[in-house]
Amino acid sequence: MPSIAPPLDSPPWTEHELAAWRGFLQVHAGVTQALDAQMRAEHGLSVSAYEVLMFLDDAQDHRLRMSEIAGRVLLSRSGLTRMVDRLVRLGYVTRCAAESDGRGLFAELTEAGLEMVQVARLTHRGGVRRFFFDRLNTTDQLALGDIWTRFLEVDRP
Amino acid sequence: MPSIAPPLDSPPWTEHELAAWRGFLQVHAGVTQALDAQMRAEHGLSVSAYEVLMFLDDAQDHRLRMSEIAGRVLLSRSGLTRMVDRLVRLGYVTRCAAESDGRGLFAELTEAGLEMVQVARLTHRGGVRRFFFDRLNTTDQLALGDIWTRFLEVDRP
DNA sequence: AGCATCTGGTTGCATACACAACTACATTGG
DNA sequence: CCAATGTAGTTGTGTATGCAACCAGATGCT
Repeated sequence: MPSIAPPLDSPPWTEHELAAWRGFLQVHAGVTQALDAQMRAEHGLSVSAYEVLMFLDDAQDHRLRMSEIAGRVLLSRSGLTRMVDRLVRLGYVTRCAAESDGRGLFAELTEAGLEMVQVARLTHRGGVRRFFFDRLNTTDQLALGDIWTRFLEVDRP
Repeated sequence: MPSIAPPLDSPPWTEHELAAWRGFLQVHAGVTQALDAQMRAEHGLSVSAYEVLMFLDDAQDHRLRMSEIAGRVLLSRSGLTRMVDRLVRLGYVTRCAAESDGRGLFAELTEAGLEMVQVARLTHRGGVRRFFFDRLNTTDQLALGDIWTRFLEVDRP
């Protein structure tokens, strides 16, 4: 994060800048909202909750340290604690102590969680396809992937 | 919003699809977070609050009906009520009745609100430039504007 | 060993938001 | 003209989230 500089000059946007920025915000809002509504309607899960289950599913033995998850999902540590609370209450996840580190906790998928994440994954994929990719032609998809990759490259040293 | 279809088939993502989607989410999260932090640090305003002030500033006589604002900002009507409450408490906005419609209310910028929005606008512009545009070359900016415009065209008949 | 410090995770508190119910005014149809 | 219905905005309630304070276990320094 760059340090805060004084707003010396800030010329108004050009036409295409406005389209690039406002469009970005609008598309994001629309797609994430549609996706979230669909996930809630079909599985009673927020996208955040789904992502936690998904990362667990992808992990070795379907288990991850709390801090590992928090790093991947866009969620603070306290937020993750409560999210996992909810998933435990729903029966999709259990907590278990890490044998090597007395402080650490694993979150681990239950049988029910495993089944849930498998169907939810299909819904989620379908949603992203319908709400996002189906509105982009192949050229646009390639261009976007390329643009974001270069955009984010700056952050990782 | 299209009706919910059964997730018949949902093939996993290709490499570039993943980059286009994940990158989109990551860039959005990063930019909006940086922007929000900057606006809070320099003016004590969330980006949502700033946007309300900005729309008022742009409007005729610096006043708008509540529902007008709610439509432009991404905020529910109740959310807007409380946001305007806050702005009134901060002294940037006043409420006044609409003469033609006994139900309606206008939110109107105060002198202080006018001054605030003028400096906040510079900060915001600078932030969007620094956190977003400075990381995109001109070609990318044009491409993005074009992509979003076509993406959103479907929605408006 | 023993104290200071660090790290992983949870809890208390405050904030921000949406949905649904509600109030007050407007509009429309008989 | 007045009842039914519609519309603008607010309030009650619940949920999601972050920050800061906290606890417990680990690590490091002397």
